[in-house]
Amino acid sequence: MIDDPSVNDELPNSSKVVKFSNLCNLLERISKSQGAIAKQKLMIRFISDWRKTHKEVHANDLPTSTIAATTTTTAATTTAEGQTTTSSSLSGTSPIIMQDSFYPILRLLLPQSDRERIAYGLKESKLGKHLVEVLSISKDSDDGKKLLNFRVQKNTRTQKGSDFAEVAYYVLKNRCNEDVTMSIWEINKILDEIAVENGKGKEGQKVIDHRLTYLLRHLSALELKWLIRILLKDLRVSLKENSILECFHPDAKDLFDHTSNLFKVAVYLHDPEKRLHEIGLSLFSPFRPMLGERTRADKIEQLIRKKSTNPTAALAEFYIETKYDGDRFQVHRDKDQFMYFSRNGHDYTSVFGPDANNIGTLTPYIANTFKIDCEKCIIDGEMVIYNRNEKIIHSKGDSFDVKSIQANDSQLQPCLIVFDILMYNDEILTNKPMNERLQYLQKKILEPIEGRIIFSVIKPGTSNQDVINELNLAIEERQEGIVVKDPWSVYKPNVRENGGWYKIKPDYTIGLNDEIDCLIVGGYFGTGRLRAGMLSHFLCCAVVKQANTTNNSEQKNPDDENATTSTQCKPDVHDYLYYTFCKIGSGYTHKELLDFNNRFANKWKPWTKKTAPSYILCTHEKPDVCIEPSDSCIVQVKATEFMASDKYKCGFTLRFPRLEKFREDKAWYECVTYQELIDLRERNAGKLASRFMEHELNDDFDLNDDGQRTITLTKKLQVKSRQQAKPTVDSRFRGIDQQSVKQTRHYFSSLGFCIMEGNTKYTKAELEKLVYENDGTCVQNALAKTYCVVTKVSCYI
DNA sequence: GCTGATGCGTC
DNA sequence: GTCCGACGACGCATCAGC
DNA sequence: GTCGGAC
Repeated sequence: MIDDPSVNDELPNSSKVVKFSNLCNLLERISKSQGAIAKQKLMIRFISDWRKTHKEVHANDLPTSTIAATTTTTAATTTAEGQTTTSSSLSGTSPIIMQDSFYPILRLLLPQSDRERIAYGLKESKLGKHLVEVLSISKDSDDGKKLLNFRVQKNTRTQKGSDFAEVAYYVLKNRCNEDVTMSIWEINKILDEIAVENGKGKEGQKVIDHRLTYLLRHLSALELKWLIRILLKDLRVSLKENSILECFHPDAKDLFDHTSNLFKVAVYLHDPEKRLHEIGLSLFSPFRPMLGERTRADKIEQLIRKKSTNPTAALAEFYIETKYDGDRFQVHRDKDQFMYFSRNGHDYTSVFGPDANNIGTLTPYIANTFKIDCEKCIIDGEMVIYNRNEKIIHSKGDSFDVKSIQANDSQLQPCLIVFDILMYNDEILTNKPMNERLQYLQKKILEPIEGRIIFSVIKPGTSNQDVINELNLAIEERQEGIVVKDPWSVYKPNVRENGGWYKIKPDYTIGLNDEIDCLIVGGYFGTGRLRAGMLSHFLCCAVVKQANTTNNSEQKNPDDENATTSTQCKPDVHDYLYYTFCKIGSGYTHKELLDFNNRFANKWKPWTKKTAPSYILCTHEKPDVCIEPSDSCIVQVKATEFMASDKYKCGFTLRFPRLEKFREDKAWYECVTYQELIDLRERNAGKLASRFMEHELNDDFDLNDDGQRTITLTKKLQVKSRQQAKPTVDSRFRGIDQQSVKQTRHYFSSLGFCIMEGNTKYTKAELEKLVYENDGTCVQNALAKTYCVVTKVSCYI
């Protein structure tokens, strides 16, 4: 839909001259070369050759005036309403380039970034079935199995890496005609047809079958390998968007970040010598949003001081906002016309509404709230779900999809939380500092409407202490975290590091989250260079004690040293049922994975309906292979929160799970119990951040009359107990109510501490001593009841 | 009409 | 420090088979 | 979203 110049078949076109095999040869060479520099050199050379070819193709062209008239209209951007807005920078562009640019090749090089061709509906599984069918391969033959189950098949001598395209290549090698090829132009045409027919029912599938068959007959095995990778939208050459765009033109990345439009990149930057003097956003063209850099609450002062462009720079000053848990959206508006783009530049205008008069779940309610002298604007924010009965904002963790709320839903509605403005009338604001942009937001553009469009609440801060307070407040309110922004930062599309925006979650600070010891009961075969041919990710469970078994329960007492050594009361596998709970696929090193695979090499059995152990209880999620629980090992898992799920027997699972530690020190039966998970989930209202961050240690230690250092508890943030959490709906699914953040004050007499690490001033042992001296207690692993976890803080100079 | 498989887009 | 690939969760859409 | 590996 975007800027598609309906290419005139009659005109000379370089993509008809350049063969697809040329491109495949390039990709083959790039994939075999090592290092980004070498890869990019090959790419640059290819592009340079292409530019020469382009010149030759158009050497004998007629004067451009004759075709200019027909091409200007196709250059316009068509919005969802059919209204057209011509981009200003297009005026000087040669019609020849409009008709014939690097675009046809560029979109094959960056299949993930091509927004013109919508989804093919083809991935490994469907492609495998197509290949087996078209080539008349038996499903039970070696080749058939490889194609239909490419992950599970072990590596053969000839076959490195187990990615689908590579497997397909070896199957196709002896079955393809090698004397044929197609042009880039033809390939694109067929890919267009496949994309268009996807989702059009049986007739569409027939057309897709037909096109795939055609490709199989007219391409070599090598070309098919690359075609498959293009269809899968993953070239696997270790060059992605930025690296490839960089090869095309020095301004390409910047232009793409501002427009998300490969066609514009190819056309405007055709001439490698010509620089774009100013690259800005344009209305109704999605830009890549600015992102937050991960950091910890106790590092903010240091970061702001070091990196801020604040001209006065004396003090660290910054903004603190809630990190809303929704979907990032940018809204482009020209008077009564609206467009909505997601983080990756997908157009959801049809969902939220193009204007006030059409069906839409947001625009009709906000169209009239914009102030009269604001004609055009682009705003950036988080789209969340507002529940108008409960007057709360739902978290994404509550498992709703804001993009699919119905216009007539009785209580749920989308609400945009606006936190930035990038265009005001004809003024582009990206180069203005955050504090100036906020002025536009707050004064000039719109009146907020509760539950429809509101402003993110911004609190000023100057110290780590302020940030820690806000993080603790966020933990208390069961929010995802906070965002800190440098008031002097300018808006940089697609920038995460060093941009001046910081995201802070409890997970990033060691010890604030409860972690879970679960038991591995299943494994899955991995993919890719490092993980193919081995078990790379795992199915984990919680246990349920069976009442009618003989073993006593002593073994679950962690204080009982004898429990693990006593052979007499060792539990039996059948003492428990094993409830599947979550899958884990990251958090360990490659070496740890190899060790794990070696250690348990002989223990795995294929998971089939018939052979699956009756005591491992699954629902929808089933592993490739399974292991006897008593042969398996405990893993300590970290995550942000619980989520309801019907994939696992537990009925809930973890959001953002990762392995923290292989617990070699724990016996299999020390696995978390299902009941413990239920209790934890209840107690923490669904979250895993259950403790608060300690304040600045330097400030909190004083000397008392005896010359002893004491902890000044009065300076600490006081904690609201779990039971006093605001009653709302079901506490587990409670959303957040930004407007009513309250802080109650209670004093605790006896507090539990967990000292994770020391800092420059005090060692871990010294800190623990201090706690004991002051009537506190210490634990080495933070429990839910632990009052506070101390980590390394105040480490700036 | 329901269910499972498969794909796509979000986090 | 930056880029890349391999993984986690969901809801929803589509389609095949019962 | 998270994470580890390669450069």
